Amino acid sequence: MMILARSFYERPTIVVAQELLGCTLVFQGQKGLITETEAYIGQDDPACHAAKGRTQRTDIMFGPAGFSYVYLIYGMYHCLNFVTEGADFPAAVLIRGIKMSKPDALLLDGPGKLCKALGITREHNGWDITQDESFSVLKKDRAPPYVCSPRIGIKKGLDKYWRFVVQSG
DNA sequence: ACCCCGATCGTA
DNA sequence: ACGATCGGGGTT
Repeated sequence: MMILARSFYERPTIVVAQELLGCTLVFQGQKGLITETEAYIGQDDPACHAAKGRTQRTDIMFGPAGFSYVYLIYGMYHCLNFVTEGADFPAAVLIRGIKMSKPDALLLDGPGKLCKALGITREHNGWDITQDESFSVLKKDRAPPYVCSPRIGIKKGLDKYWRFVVQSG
């Protein structure tokens, strides 16, 4: 039960996204190994919500690292992110997939699916994920091999290979 | 006040 | 290939 500290998140977003692979996402007693992440990096990244500046929704990304950023997408689903880097540099890592170990190795592939399964909503936006194990990420035992690709579901920023997926599930 | 569109997903 | 569904953010 080694909770990842704020210093883990206060680093380049690409590094955080890569190193989150294989770590354990914990949310209210539920646990899953992180299998897929994406990096969204600053106001120069056209796919980042903060590209158009600081707004009410993106406010959390302009704050310190180690906080959750949860937003509603397509009027139906929620996406879970973790804020990275320093204050006033808006960046975050999207959690796109986890593998549950508890009942039957359920694979939750998709940011909307995993939030629905875990019960994560906008209510959980802006939470400090470095203090309480009920909402946190635990250190990994081993770094799994992974591949890179363009990010999913975006129309801008497709030249950046900022999606990271653990190999073979 | 109005309009467009989105870091998705299940169904056809 | 497409519709569901709604809030954010820009525009009038």
